[in-house]
Amino acid sequence: MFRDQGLKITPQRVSVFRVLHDNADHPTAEAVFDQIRDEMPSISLRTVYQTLHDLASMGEIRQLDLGTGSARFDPNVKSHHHLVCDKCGRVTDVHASFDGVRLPRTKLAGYRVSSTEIVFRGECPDCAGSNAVAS
Amino acid sequence: MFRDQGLKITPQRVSVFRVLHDNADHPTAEAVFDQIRDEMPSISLRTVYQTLHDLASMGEIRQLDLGTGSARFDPNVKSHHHLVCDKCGRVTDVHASFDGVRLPRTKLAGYRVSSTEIVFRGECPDCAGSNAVAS
DNA sequence: TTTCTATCTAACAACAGTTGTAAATTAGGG
DNA sequence: CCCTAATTTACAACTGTTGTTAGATAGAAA
Ligand SMILES: [Mn+2]
Ligand SMILES: [Mn+2]
Ligand SMILES: [Zn+2]
Ligand SMILES: [Zn+2]
Repeated sequence: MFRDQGLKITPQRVSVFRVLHDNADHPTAEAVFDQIRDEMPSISLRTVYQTLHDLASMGEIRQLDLGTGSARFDPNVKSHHHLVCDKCGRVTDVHASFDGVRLPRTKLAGYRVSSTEIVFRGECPDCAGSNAVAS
Repeated sequence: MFRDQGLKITPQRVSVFRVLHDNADHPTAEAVFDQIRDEMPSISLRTVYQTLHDLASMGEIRQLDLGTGSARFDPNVKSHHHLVCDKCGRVTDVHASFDGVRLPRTKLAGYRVSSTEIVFRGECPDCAGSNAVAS
C-alpha cells in the first residue's frame, strides 16, 4: 500500500500505519509518536507527521481539525461525523447518516461543496460525570 | 454592554466590538488587529485577543475553529452553519436550519451535547473560478 | 475638578503545534 | 553485496496564541 505509491516500506511507516488502525480514539500526532516510541525509541516526531500526511494524501486516513488544539487523525475514511468533548478534547465517532443535510443551490453562495461534516460538541461521559451536581 | 459585566469602556474594547460587527467575513484576530490599527496604531495584538475572548465569554460573539490555521470570530451568535473554502480559508454563513440533525440517545455515547455545527467544505467561487479547466 | 486606585493595555517573552532544511542513514533494485 | 535515491533524524524556525508585569488610564469618590 505504501509500495503502490512508490514509497519505500520502512519500519517507521509500518508503525504509524499500524498504530493508527489499532486506535479508535482519533489520536494526535504526539499520541501516535508516544505509542510508537515504546517499541522504536529512535523515531522522530517529524517522521510521524510526515507519514501521517503521506497517509492522508493517499487517502488512507483523514485529518480532522476540530479546535482541540492539535490535529486528530482518523483511520476511518468513510463519511461519518463526530462528538467532541469541549472539556477534554475527546473525539468519538457518530455513525448515523444525515441525508437531509444538503444545501440547495440557492444557499451555496457559489461554493462547490466536497464534504459535509457535522460536529456535535458537549461533554463526554467522563467529564460530565466528574461534575459535582447538587442534587 | 461592557459595563454590564463590570468591564471598563476603553477605546480598544469599543474598536474591537465595532470592527467585528461591521465585518461579515469571520475575521481572524490579526484581521481585526490590522483593521483597528489604521485608526489606533498603538493597539496591541494581545489586547485584541483579550477583548475577543472577553466578548466571547460574555456571549457577544462566537469563536470558530474550522481548521483554517487561526481562529475566526463571528458576531452572529444565533445558531447557524458555515461554508469553508479549503483553498483560501474563506468562511461564509449558511442560513438554513437542519432540524433533522439530532442524535438519538442510542448514538450519543453518553455525551451531553450542547451545540451542533455543520461545516460544508469545498471551494469558494473565487478559488473555483481561478482553476484553469481544460475545456 | 482633582485625586486615587483597581483595572486595563502594551511590551515582551514564552509556549504549543507544526513545518523547513540538510546531513546522515537505509530500503531495495541491480 | 553495492549503490543511490528515498527516507529519517536532528535541529532550527515559524505561526498562532497565551503568560507576565510595569506602566497607563477609566471612572468612582471626594
Ligand atoms: Mn472518526
Ligand atoms: Mn457565521
Ligand atoms: Zn471529556
Ligand atoms: Zn477560496
